[in-house]
Amino acid sequence: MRRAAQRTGLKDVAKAANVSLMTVSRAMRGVEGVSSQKRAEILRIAKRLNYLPNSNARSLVAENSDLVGISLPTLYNDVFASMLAGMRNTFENAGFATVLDTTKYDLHVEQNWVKRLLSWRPAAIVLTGVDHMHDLADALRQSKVPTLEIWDVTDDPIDICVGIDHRQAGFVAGHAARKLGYRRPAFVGAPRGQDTRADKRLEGLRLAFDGPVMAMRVDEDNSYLAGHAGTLDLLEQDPRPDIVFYLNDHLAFGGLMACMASGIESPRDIGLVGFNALDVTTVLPVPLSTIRTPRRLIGVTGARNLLARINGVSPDPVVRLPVELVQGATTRLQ
Amino acid sequence: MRRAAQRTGLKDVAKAANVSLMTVSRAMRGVEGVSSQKRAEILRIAKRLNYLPNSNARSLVAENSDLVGISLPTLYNDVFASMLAGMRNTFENAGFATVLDTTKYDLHVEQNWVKRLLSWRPAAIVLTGVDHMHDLADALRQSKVPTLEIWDVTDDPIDICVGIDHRQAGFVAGHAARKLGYRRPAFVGAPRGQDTRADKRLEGLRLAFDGPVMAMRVDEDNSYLAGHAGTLDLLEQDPRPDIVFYLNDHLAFGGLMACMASGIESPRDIGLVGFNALDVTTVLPVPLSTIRTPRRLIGVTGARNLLARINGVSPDPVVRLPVELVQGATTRLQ
DNA sequence: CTCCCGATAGTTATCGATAACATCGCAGAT
DNA sequence: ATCTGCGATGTTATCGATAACTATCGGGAG
Repeated sequence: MRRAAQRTGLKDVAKAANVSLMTVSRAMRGVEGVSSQKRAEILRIAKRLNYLPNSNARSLVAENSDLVGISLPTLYNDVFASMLAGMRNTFENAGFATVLDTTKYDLHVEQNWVKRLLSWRPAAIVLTGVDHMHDLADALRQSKVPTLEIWDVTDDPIDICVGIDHRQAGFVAGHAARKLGYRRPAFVGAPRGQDTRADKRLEGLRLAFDGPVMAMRVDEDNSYLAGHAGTLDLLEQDPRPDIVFYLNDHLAFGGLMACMASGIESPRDIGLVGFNALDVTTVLPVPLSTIRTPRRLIGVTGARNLLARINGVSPDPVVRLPVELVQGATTRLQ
Repeated sequence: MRRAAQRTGLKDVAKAANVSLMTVSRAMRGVEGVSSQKRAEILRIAKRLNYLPNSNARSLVAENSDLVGISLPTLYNDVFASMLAGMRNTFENAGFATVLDTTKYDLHVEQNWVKRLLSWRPAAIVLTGVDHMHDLADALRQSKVPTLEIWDVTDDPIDICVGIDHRQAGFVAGHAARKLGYRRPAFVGAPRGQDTRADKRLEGLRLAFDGPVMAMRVDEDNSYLAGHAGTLDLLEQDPRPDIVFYLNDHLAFGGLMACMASGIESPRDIGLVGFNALDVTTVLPVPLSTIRTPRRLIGVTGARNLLARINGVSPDPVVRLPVELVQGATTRLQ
């Protein structure tokens, strides 16, 4: 024999209420078929006995759950926190619980997590970006679990996607800068391949300037320091770049501080452009230029579309949201 | 009849491998009792059939899972991201999966989440802080699920706790400032009750100064703006405070910007003290004073102790980690 | 007065995996 | 040669809940 049951289950409540197990099940779920008087009594007894449903059993027979898995590269970045908040809010309101993973930009980690998550038969899965391990897309398609890719877009999503076109975002920023007269662009970001979205933006920049963009790849956990150090290196180049684009606003802020410390004034001597329009840019002495990304909207839209997908409706498989260039102080005298 | 089975289960693999279901189960788990040759073949077949284990079934019979639930107030704060990273890392290495929740400092949200999580029979639960809904502690104790409280400490934890003494942290900062000659302290933080840790730190400050500390309560999503606005208000007070303590470094940074914009120099005219020693403080033109909190260590220590607890060992139920005052530029002439 | 029907409640089979127990075959001990 | 022991497998019961089907009761229609 197995050890005796410890926790109170439907059976115990049924015994205490002197009804059948099935009646309790119906009462707990608020399903038709129980007189309201009996239901009230059962609920009372269940509460008294501290009954806790067992979701494992429920999901086993139902072959699904109310879990939505969300994979993000990192939480050390308000961008992902915003998207997450938007999504979670939408999912929770629809009665779904979210399970989070962070991959640290490692696609192997992502793949392992997806495999593990699938064993829980989730209602849906959200991945960040559109670049994944080789066979992940197939595995997901085959599992039939609705899948959403966010933040980046592609014409060939695993299932559905909602995000921005990073290449275009880079182009937009570069184009505007070029029109303002900037000619020697530089970029400070993460090592190649670590953040494919950043690589795409850089590509867009190169396209806009129709030529090379000096790229400093900084590998450093502290984003502020990374931007600081990368910028100091750039300032020593000859000729010195006249505008620097950053992976994100944290790096740009570090860059701004580096410039200030070096006696180089922005925007007089150099243009600085961040990415994401984070909160920090609202209080700076020199307003940074940056690109406003609709991160919360991405989260909410993505979640909504995914919910529709879960319910059998087919939303637009590719949603491309617009970005907006926020001109800070890069306006140049020419 | 129910609908026919769709997904491949142990049964299907067993049939394909021409062995019993139980042998497949053993092979998949790497349990003794299968010849290594047969195991290899079974694994090969399972892979070919795209077999996905069903964790619901496993957890149902095992009456437990490898899930650890973690509840944090918010992710818009590197502090929690750091603790989370430390914990997750430790748990993942031990073979546990983590499920995350954010409560937005709302204890009702926390309680609902815990209830829901318990229905999944998690291996353990982590809560932030030691203040919870009235009956949550009882429910958790009764559920027998190992529970860890982090970030704050109490002499009477639900189960075990690892954190810092926020009252003492406030006291330490206040005491040091007082010794440096500061006499008119002020505090800029969240509305009372929204963050009980902050309230405790303020209490410690009052104790250190042995008198009132002017408190600005700012309610604003953007922490930088909040610190900015709160500081501007303070600067108009008469007499003007000579030192301002902030809820965290984000607010302090906003405050620093407000001072700079108002032509008030720190540390000449005013002392500014943040909290947490976040990355942003490493690149500022005027180094901020702040209090270094061992957030990653809290996460790792907490996770380790919780793992011990899961394995039946009884770790120290209350671990109080030390904080460190980082002197920036508050050193005053006097 | 009988029959039929809807509301309420109970019975049985089932989900997918694992623990416990039963079997089988072969090698080394007696 | 028979027994014993152990590795390798198979068989059965079980976890807790739900779907589908069955049973029971009371009232209105014919």
